[in-house]
Amino acid sequence: MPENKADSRGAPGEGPASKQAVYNAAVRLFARKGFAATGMRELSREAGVNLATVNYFYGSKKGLLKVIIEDYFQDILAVLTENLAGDDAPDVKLRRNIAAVARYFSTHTDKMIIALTELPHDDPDITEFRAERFRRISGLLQSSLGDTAAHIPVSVIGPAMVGLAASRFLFMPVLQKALPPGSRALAGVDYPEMIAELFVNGINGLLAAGPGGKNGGGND
Amino acid sequence: MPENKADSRGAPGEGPASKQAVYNAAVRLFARKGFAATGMRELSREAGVNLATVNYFYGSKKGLLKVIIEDYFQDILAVLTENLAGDDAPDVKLRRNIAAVARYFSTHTDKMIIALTELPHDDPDITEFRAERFRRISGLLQSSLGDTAAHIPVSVIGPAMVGLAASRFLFMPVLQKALPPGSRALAGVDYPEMIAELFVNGINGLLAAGPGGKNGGGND
DNA sequence: GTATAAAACAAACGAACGTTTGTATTATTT
DNA sequence: AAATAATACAAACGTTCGTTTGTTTTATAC
Repeated sequence: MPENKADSRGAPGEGPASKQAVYNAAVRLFARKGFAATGMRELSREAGVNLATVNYFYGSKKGLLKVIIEDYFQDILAVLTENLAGDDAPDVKLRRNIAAVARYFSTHTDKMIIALTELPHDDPDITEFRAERFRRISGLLQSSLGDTAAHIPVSVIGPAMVGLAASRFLFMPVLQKALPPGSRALAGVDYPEMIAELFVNGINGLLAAGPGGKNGGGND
Repeated sequence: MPENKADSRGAPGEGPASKQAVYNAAVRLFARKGFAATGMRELSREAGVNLATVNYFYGSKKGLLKVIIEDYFQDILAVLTENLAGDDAPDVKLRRNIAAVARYFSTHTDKMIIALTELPHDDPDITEFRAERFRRISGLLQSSLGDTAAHIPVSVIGPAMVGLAASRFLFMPVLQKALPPGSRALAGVDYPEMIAELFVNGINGLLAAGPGGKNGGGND
């Protein structure tokens, strides 16, 4: 009769194979069907483990979701930390950063979808550390983009960046169904570079138009 | 013993008060808690009607979701149709349009959140007409933005636009919790105008950089 | 080799789920 | 006034939910 293991993290590369299988199956299913619509039995079946194994490793279904979202934020924070460092000009860093975020989304689409589509999930546990992470991210942007962030709030830049980078992957199922197969629109486009260029051009345009305009500046 | 009323639309302003109450409660709850996490009993309680009333008017829980999403797409299509019409230059129309979309999101946030966060919801019924609507929207963009759309696929512009316009409202709960209350970042910013400017500047920058670049043009 | 802990499992728990049935009540029509 | 349709409701349907319990198997430590 083992004690509760709910506190152990379950990120990939840690713990026994079963634990990772549960994690991987959860990421896949939560992204495709949503957290609430995914049952524990389906999840354990997909992972090839016994039903009780899920709660044995993650304490509860909600605990599993929490681990995934925490994992996502840790990834994103690492991406931002890496790409916002250095002495380059703010717009260079911004371009590099948003491209990196978009690339991360393209390789970890499921995790991103979970973190994004479960945003309304206003469970106290999750809401709390999500806000905390957001504050750290904001601070990082604030200090790295001093010039830009002085005129456009990072609370605008941040979500805008994420929304822009994520939308294509969020819409992918719809796109694939709506467009004729083999459409040129879905291939041959370096999306990360494209939206990075778009975003930086857009921000620069805003700054040029009026740093003291009706949408006046303000660090949060 | 009445027949099934599942086919009747339930958009606001139609049918008896109870039906609208169900619709309104559903929009509110589905947006805040998600479709799958919202129970029929909670929904009927919130709407102030009997449990069986929901299925009486909408056939099933899924039917209710379908009506809401259909309603959303109809709204969006109306916004696009209105703002993409006329003989103005493509970038003028684009600016006007994205601002209008963002304004719609700010006044109908719940409907937008449902349509966006239930995107993975790959039920055949819903997936089908969602793809159909997306095709109509693509066609509208294609024919209205000839110049621009010739170099940047509308299948990129569309989702990017929506993602950019929606993100702020999607992140709003997190923002409100993460930022100190009374922060200037959440007020005094004309978000629709801001992102419209950003987006058009970004697109123009992309067009100027290289209409025949490595991200070569292509109508879908 | 025996003791201890970790991992995996089958079975069952009460609760909540979406839906259906049958019956009242209220409106509309003839 | 009688007949028909629309609306509203209580009660129950069978199913699935997330979780817990107790036991068995496998690994680690002494």
